[in-house]
Amino acid sequence: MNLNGLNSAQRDAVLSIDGPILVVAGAGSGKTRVLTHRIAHLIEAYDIFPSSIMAITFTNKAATEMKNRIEQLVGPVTHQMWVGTFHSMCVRILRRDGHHIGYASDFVIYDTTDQKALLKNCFKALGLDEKKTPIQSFQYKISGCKNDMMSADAYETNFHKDPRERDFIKLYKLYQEKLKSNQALDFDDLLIKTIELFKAYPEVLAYYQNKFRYVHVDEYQDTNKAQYTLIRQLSAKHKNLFVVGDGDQSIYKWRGADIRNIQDFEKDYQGAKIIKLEQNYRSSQNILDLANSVIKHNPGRRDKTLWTEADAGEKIRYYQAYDEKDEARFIVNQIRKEVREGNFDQSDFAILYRTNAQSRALEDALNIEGLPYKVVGGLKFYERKEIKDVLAYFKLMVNPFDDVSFRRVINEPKRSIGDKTIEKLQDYATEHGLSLLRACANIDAVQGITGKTALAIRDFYNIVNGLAVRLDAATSGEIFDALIEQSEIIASYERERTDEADGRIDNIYELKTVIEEFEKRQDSPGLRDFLAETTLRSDQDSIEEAEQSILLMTLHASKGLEFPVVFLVGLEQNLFPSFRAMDDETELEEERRLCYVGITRAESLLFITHAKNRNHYGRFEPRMPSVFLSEMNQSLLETMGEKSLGNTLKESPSGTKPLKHNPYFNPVQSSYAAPEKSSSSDAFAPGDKVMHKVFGSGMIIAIDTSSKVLTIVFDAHGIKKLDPSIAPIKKL
DNA sequence: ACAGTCAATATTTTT
DNA sequence: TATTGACTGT
Ligand SMILES: Nc1ncnc2c1ncn2[C@@H]1O[C@H](COP(=O)(O)OP(=O)(O)OP(=O)(O)O)[C@@H](O)[C@H]1O
Repeated sequence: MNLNGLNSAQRDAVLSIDGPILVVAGAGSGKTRVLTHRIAHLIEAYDIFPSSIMAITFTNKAATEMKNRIEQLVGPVTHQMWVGTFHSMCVRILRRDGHHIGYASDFVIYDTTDQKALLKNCFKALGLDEKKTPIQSFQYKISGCKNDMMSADAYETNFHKDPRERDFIKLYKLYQEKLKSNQALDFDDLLIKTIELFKAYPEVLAYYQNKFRYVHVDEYQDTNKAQYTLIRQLSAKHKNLFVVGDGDQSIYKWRGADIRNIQDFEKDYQGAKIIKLEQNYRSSQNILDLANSVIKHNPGRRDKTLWTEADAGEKIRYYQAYDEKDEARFIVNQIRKEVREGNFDQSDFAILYRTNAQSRALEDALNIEGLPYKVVGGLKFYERKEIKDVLAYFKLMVNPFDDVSFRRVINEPKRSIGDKTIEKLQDYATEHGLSLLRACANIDAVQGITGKTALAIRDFYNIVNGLAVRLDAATSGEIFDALIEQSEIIASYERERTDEADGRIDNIYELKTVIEEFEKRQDSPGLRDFLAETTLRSDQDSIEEAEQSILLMTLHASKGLEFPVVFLVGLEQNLFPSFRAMDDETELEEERRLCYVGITRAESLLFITHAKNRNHYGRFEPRMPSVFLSEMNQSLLETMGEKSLGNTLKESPSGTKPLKHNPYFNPVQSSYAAPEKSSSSDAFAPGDKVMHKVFGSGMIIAIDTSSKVLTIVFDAHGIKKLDPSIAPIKKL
């Protein structure tokens, strides 16, 4: 294999074969490329069977891409290889071996919506009050427990003395019981149950340990405790573990990711080889410098070198918009300008934001100009109501124990079956140890359900059961058609005669196409696998390679991707960083890493924008510029829009200073909420509006505690750092 | 049982 | 803003 496409550090990594190996390096240094080459090299130079290689990626899209790249290097070898996300690997393992721990191979996966529905049933069964304790808080808590590998029993052992935990313990336990009896697993359970399986059945673990001589993990910095454990289990025998990552890009702490996994790799794995990559192949020097000027404000990180052969490149273009509409309009204009001048293609642009809600204004502006765009993420196709309904029918056919799906569709479309009827059915089912669907078979024996209602239930049962029987013989398309016809799902939407209903009908037909394509694509077609795949789809998976559109996505969704031109938008306090992170240092650090990730997605051109006002819940609110702006090296920024004076500013203060010395972060001192409060005193505070003799009006966004230098965003002259004892500034 | 209306109420990020 | 829950009348 040709290793010429690699620099010497990369080659060193690729040529490292045995033992634990960690590649740590900054963004765009070719970590993923190294991983890919290493696998190709194992096969070509060492004749390792593809079937003994496992590679874990962060998204399914990354998995597909990796397979393609490997095949480009060494031919069609990936068929027997296990390349996928943690979740899809676990599904595969549990389908095969889950029966040991009581899961048949037809188990279903619950997404967050299903999870919530199940929790709601548990709430009712336990008589808990949704108003006192929102379901969602328990949902997060259960997920948090699982990420930290705290089972319901373990939680009880630890906290049973605390009366405040009693409800939660009961709920957690019941929830797990119901998952089991429904033959369902939630996202976190896929990992947890696999670990449990391996613990309880060493011979099963041994099978996988022997099979996978070489284990690889991309984006290792965002693994959680469960994932860490799984990897440890799998690699324990051969100890050939190859992981790559970048601590500065860890952005999923809120989902249980533990940055220590990558930090402690050397300690955890005896004799680990650590390889650092320092050359960046993605971005211009200016972009790298800007990224570095931000991330260096995170304390306690090891400084990484990152250099590029590329030129300094264009300056970072900074624009302060009046509101989110103006921000969107600016972006659209810039895109049109760059395309018109022939600098870039429409597909070269990505707009990255902190929250999904921000896509709205951007979409409006793009629509006005008729520019093609694609929103990645947000409400997913498979999360739409009508799609989930159809899928719930399928789940129920595949797995008759799935009470959550049953409840979802028993009255969808309307069959005059309400809460009361379901309650009676549930009572009967519980009493006889049956699932709801099975209980329907004995509907005559159920107390209190008669006449029309009993008939409707029988009809429903016959539809689902009749189709379930045909599952093996018929194609998915045939099942689909039969379901649509018998259940009258589409017919009932047609009767509504609204645009919304028409849209839903289109989506359902679209789903049919997707299912049929899936069936063609797979060697072992099956609705079961289709259902799992749709549930485990990641946002990025919907990005097509040949996409001719401007891409819009959250910063999280942009992880691992790269674009010639990036717009990083909405750099405002309480938005980015998010308001929930404002009073917590570690959360703020994670936001800063997110900012670092966003900046480093850009190859040659980077725009940074924020708005002075923004509609939020329909309220027009004044916004304050993000603290991250004040952390950026101002000399790299070029202010767009109004005429700009030469930039004669000092370097940004170094990041070695702890954050708490920045008064902005002390909510007590922050006058953002009440800017007038401090107006009587002479002291400047963040949020104060000021007037400068030359630069005009602006707002203070940060104050350096030791030097008293102010960072001010001027309305017409960009961001400046000025010493108030020298500069002609007065408060307004 | 259900459709319609009104009010409250929430928004980070996602496999 | 847009969704969701509670309530009301049929
Ligand atoms: N030796 C090399 N020669 C030419 N191009 C390279 C080389 N190494 C990496 N690249 C290119 O640099 C870009 C970034 O590589 P890659 O995505 O593997 O980096 P990464 O470290 O995984 O980035 P991130 O941490 O941001 O996910 C890719 O376009 C890749 O093709």
